Amino acid sequence: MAATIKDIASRTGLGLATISSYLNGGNVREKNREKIEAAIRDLNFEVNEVARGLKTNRTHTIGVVIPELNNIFCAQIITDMEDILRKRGYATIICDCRTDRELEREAVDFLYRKRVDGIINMPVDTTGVHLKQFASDRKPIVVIDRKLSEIDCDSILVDNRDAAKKAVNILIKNGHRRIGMINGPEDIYTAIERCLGYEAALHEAKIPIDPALVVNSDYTIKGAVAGVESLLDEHSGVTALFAANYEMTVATMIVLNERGIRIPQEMSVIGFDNREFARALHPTLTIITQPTEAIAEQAAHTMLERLEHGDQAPPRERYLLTEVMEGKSVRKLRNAASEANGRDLEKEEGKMHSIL
Amino acid sequence: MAATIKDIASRTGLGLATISSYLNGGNVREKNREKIEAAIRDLNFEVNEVARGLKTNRTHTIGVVIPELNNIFCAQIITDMEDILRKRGYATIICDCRTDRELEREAVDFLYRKRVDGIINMPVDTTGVHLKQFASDRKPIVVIDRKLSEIDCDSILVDNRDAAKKAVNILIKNGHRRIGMINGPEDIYTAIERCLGYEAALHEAKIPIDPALVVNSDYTIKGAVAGVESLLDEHSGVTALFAANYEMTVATMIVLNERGIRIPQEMSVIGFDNREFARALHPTLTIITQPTEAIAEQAAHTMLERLEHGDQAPPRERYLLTEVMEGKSVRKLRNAASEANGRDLEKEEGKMHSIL
DNA sequence: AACAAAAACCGAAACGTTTCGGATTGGAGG
DNA sequence: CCTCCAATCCGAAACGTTTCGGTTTTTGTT
Repeated sequence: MAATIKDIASRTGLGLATISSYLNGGNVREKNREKIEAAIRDLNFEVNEVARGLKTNRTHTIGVVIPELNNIFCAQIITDMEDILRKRGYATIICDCRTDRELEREAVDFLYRKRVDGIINMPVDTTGVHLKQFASDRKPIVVIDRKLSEIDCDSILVDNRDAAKKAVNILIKNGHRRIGMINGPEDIYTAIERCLGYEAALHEAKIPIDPALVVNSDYTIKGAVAGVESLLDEHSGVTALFAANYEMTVATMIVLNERGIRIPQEMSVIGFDNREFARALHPTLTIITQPTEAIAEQAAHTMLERLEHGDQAPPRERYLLTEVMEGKSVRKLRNAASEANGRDLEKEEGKMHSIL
Repeated sequence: MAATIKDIASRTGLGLATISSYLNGGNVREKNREKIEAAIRDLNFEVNEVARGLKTNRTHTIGVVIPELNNIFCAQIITDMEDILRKRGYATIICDCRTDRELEREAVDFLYRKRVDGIINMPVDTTGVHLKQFASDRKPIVVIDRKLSEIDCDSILVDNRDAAKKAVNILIKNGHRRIGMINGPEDIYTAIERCLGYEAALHEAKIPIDPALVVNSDYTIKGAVAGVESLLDEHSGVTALFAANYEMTVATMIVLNERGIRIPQEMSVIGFDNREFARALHPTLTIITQPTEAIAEQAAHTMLERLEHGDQAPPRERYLLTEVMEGKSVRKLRNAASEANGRDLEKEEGKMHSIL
């Protein structure tokens, strides 16, 4: 049905190899180039990438395995990555593994069978066993957001320790001492780092660390709702909360909202990611934002580099920085020593509400 | 390197065709079946889908073209669709066309060259020209969310007219008469339908329609911010706003927030999609939600049906229904005739704030 | 004009499957 | 034990490319 290279060859009177060479950027006599181009136009020929893939062992396809497409951080990264890859002729196959190790393994196997040229993974598993087979084919792997202990590959990371430290420092500077943290699972790289940042900030401010103030949830709204609730129930002295990803930030707001706890009068809050969400809240939320565009760009380009220039350099780790976007969700406490419940000062700060 | 069917053949002493037949579910003598399975295990053979694809003209790959992956409605649908498709052995190639007709056309061409077996498209273009070539290969196309005028294919739609009507009816029932609508682009199917629903509700309530109260924005946060601002600037009598997708709902909240307009005392609001966002706001938002899971499920299954059972039935249109999720963002006006600015009644409703 | 070197061209084989039509086998019925 | 039919098996050809090694043509030099 569709025209093949043979049709082009016979129509132009040239050989198969010549056409192939032309298609792959080889040199062809001017006169022949014209003939070929005419034939291609006439028959509207398009090279069959599948056949080409069979010969070359390249599918021009990249597999992307992520925990949740439904997670705005992931979605944003993928959007930009896909854009870059497609412009360079690579298709992006998405696999959402629902934050499940087993599904993640299956997804990678699936991509292996599909013979993708490379895999970009924001891993759920912390070791990387699921990537072993793929790696043994010497096909490139780029890991984003989290580190893998047993796989040696490029990784694009965020300085999460610094991110958490910045957030907690803001709270400390405003006089908060009992700061709750809604964190991700204890065994996930980003959560560990963020916790370290939290602790470092407190430590530097000489504030004793109370491990009970850090709840480990699961980076989802549902899970974090339970986490926030238990934290509030068990530690009434908390004057500020720091939620360490977007979904948990939403969860924090939901719980405070449902309990009628006023921000910032009764509770100060710092969230994570999603500028628009922060702006849409009343009062606007102070958040830490991650450089999703840069992550996407770095991930896509290191993948392309490995793929197209057969880059053999040893794997690199790149760290990117977060930013603070200030809102009005942090209340300045009178003095650093005050651990009083915000309700005490309610009246004088109450006007903020109507002014806004 | 990797084992091929030939290796299996020679190792078992069977013929190529027999192995192939076994792999494709054909009958094989018990004794041979065991031999083959042993060989496959030993060599850990995996069929080369690329080679198979060359012969069969099927890639077991579905292309998905959407306006914005970064749009929660899209992301949610894709998550579920990808899940279903992958379970059936189909890979999903995502193409985000950034709500740009030209990029959409390029994306479809790209997928055509990649020889995907089918395309699922939430189209930007309203005619469907971009799909003509693909359609002429008699490969299945499923359109979601929007209708195409010149392509005859399955479509999974939402009853948008009903959705808007339900929203506006709630406002009317609460005594609102001057209701602003933040709508999508005038030439997009969903926006047209939602506008019709808006008008129908007003019409049935015998409320005169003021076309100036409907602003056509572009379904993005940024665009809608401008839209909401102009609406507020030019029509101070508006007592309620209805935002017709999630991004524009966020935009509405941002503007009201920045202007210090209180909800629902000074402005009632009904939004769209994203239950969690609605719950996280204070007060909680009343929204219309679309059945993203059902859309995904229907889209994936009709695609699979066409693909695997060579379904020749004429294209079907399916309509799904939306739901209302009630929040506290709609204020009950004293009487239906009152078009007074909410500020008048501020004091008596003010307490809601502190009670909550 | 002759020659060498460089550039362009070429067909056949190969990539790993499926499929076609025919050959072989096993087992039931006589 | 023979016959026959269905079930199973088989090799070769084909899918549309790329690549290898060798041949032809062009170009530049003298």
